[in-house]
Amino acid sequence: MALPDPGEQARRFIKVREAHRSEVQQDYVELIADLVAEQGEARVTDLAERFGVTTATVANTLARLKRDGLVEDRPYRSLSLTAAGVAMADASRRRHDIVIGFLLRLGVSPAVAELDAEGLEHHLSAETLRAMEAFRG
Amino acid sequence: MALPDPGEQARRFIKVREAHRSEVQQDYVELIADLVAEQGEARVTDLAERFGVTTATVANTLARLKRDGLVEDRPYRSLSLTAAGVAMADASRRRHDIVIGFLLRLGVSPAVAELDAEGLEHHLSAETLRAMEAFRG
DNA sequence: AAGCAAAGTTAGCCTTGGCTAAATCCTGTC
DNA sequence: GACAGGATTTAGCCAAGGCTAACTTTGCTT
Ligand SMILES: [Mn+2]
Ligand SMILES: [Mn+2]
Ligand SMILES: [Mn+2]
Ligand SMILES: [Mn+2]
Repeated sequence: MALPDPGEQARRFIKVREAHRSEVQQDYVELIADLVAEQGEARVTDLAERFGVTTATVANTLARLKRDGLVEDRPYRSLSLTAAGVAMADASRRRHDIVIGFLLRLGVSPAVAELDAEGLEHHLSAETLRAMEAFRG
Repeated sequence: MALPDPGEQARRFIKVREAHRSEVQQDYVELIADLVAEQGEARVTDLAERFGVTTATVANTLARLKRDGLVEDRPYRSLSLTAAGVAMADASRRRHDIVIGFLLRLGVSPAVAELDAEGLEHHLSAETLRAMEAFRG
């Protein structure tokens, strides 16, 4: 149970903090894309309800997504993604589905698979994601 | 590809946010316990080096751990855990080891297993953890 | 025993991502 | 075409978790 090299260990924690910085954006664009696909539009109230936060919080977060070029800036209009936002949404959705499928094949119940995937998905290297895809019950 | 029930979806995101609130504390007590076990003491500089942050950040975080009764409050002295801190460290270490073992059996390389486990471990339900323990290559 | 370097703390700042309350915009109904 | 109510934004607050710079304490070395 020897301790890891300090620099190596630091790189791991730095990676986790980096993942946390991008995960809100990933979940937002993914949900906006899903809502547009399923309902034709994505409204601030939908996001607030589905994230479990207030509409004020959604507005704050959307300001950052607009600042970062992921969401179109059209005040009071239905939300839509930029090309960069669509690309991020597609990648997030694909990764999300890989994780869900893997957990189900591992024998986890659907409800728990959906629950854990929402956090898990942001902390997977490409290598681990490939291993999850390759895994068959 | 139907959208989940709004309340259900909100509960998932709320769970992720809850996990994020406790994960820094879990990683701190785990590392303090590891350092004490391996080196006889845990110093602020060790934590800063291994987390990849400044000693000022460590001092801030430790103030919260002391406030929450996980770390002994003895300014300028080597760090030690309270009973609650030791309990949290043991649980965190055990869970961390389960995740590492699982990723290795899944075929992930040791370096990537260690990397991904550091973030992953905070987003696993008891059921998923059991499935990971039960999984054999 | 003094002094200096390292360790630790404190002060003050920032961003993210929460909140409530208040203002503003939009829309359907009459 | 007014206007009420719903949707959205804005203002102002907070805690967590980062940072740098300055200060204090400790402990080693001579
Ligand atoms: Mn997610
Ligand atoms: Mn997702
Ligand atoms: Mn961790
Ligand atoms: Mn996380």
